[in-house]
Amino acid sequence: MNQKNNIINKLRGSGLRPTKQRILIAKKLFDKNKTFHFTVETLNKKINKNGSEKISLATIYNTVEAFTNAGYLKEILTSKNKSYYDTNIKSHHHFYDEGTKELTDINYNQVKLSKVPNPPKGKKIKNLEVVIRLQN
Amino acid sequence: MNQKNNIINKLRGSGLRPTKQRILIAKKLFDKNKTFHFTVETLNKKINKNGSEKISLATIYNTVEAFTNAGYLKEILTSKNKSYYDTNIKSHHHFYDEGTKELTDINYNQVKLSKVPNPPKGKKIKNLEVVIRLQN
DNA sequence: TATCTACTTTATAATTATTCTAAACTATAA
DNA sequence: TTATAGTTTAGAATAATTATAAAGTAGATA
Repeated sequence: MNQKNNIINKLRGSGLRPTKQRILIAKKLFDKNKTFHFTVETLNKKINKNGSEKISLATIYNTVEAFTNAGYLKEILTSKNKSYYDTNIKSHHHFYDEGTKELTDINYNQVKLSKVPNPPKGKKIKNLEVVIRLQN
Repeated sequence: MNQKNNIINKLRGSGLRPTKQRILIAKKLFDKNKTFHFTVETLNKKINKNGSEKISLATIYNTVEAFTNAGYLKEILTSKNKSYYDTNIKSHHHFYDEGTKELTDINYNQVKLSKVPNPPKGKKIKNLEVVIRLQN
């Protein structure tokens, strides 16, 4: 019950009404000890597999967008024509395996930059992501 | 004429028949002194604007894919659901402006990494790309 | 040079991912 | 308790890409 209240507070804190659907989706996304990557397609399967509860695909799209805007999720940079999301919102880096097309996390402190360019004037650096492309 | 022969040789060297369409597309992409980013949509407009020559959209898709596989183009990592390509195939880095959603190149030697993780066993590092996200 | 064949182009249909629409539903403020 | 603004939903619409299959062509070979 405590985790449910945590979710409700989290949602309220971002001006999102804690609806049944948002709470259920938040549970699937944030009640793990591990962060993970997903697409709307895989999230939809995870939620709607056991015939009991049904959340419409449009709601899943809406919710993922709302959670991303609220900063609960991060969109991943890829070269695919489909959106990938990461429940790990901390700055971190990725390996991208060109063979298997898999993306795995690299801990932030495993990469260090010793030189970084100045941002264009009027802009600030928000964060810095390194993608290491792998081949066999 | 020489640049046309260069293109023809380049194509032949990758086992691609130098068809009229491929040569024309290659000219639009590689006969500049500057590299640039594009999508199939923008490339299609550039090619088919002046009513004279027409290349079908399917051919543009096929050709961009063939050129990418041949290593003449590089797909850009983004968080959009559309493919972006770069005529700059050298390892380099990008600024990504979250406001304007624009992607601009950073010269390779403007970024230096002092620590990089070991690749998973059986894999080699092919290259390393840094994306610097900007905000106002 | 003529002919054959595998590769290529093309228009169009099909598919996939996402967004839009508008009606029904619901959290919450008054 | 009620009003209302926010939310969900099924289904339609759109956008990007891929598939299909017929017509065209580059290049090898006779």
